[in-house]
Amino acid sequence: QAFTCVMVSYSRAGKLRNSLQVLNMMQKAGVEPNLLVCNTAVHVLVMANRMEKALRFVERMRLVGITPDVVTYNCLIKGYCNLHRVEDAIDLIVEMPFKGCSPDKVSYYTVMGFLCKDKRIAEVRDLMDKMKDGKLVLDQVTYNVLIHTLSKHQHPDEALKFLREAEERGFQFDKVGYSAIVDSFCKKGDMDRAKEIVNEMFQKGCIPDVVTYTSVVNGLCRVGEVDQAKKMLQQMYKHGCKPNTVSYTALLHGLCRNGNSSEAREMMNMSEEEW
RNA sequence: AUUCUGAUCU
Repeated sequence: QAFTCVMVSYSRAGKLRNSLQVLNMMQKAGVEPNLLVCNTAVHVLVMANRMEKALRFVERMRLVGITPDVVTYNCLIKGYCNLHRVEDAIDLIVEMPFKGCSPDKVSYYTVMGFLCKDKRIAEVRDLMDKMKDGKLVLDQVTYNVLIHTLSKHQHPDEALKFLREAEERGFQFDKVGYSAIVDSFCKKGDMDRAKEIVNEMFQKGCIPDVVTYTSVVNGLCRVGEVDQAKKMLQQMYKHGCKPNTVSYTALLHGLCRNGNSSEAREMMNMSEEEW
């Protein structure tokens, strides 16, 4: 649908009013709005944090005979989360079946992701139980959401707990999942734990790559161990992993931050081979 | 672009 494309484009550009004008245009052109267009409108309102308008819009949908579906509700759930109204989001999930629409995995992922930002693990657990009650299976994506959101918000210990739990249940994680946790420990300055995870990766045949190493280089720089960071870059080589621009930038930044900008300058003038 | 998918600087 061309109309929804235009609406989303305006929305992305921050032009809510123009986006909604598309609805008026459609009306004038005699085009009946369908579920897709309505959901897009809800999405656009939610993205602009106009939650009350979004809720009223959904009521109007019902009045004109367009029944909201799970996508409609998931938009509202996201809207509540964006406004830190997680309780309202959970209430909506609970009420959905009574409105004739069962929540799906996305409904749960959305709320669990927001809970993870604030390390509200007990509530995440509650939702996991609710998911199971709703006959939804906890899958790899569930755990990925938890692990990545927790890692990104500096809660590596909790992320690691979920990873262990998932592994016990037979799920497998690749270097991306592990690297997210490594990076999280690095950002917190807990380099010992970060290195432990890297070692574990080797044991599990999950070989760290340039992204993993660069996280460690950056972490070492942040705690002032620039010499160690330099050694880490050389170890990358030994493990057959070539540092890239991002790796070098991390080290250069570390050198500068630790008052060694002259060495950084020298490094930049050297070729990769002589370094 | 209704949900997950890792690094530096910006």
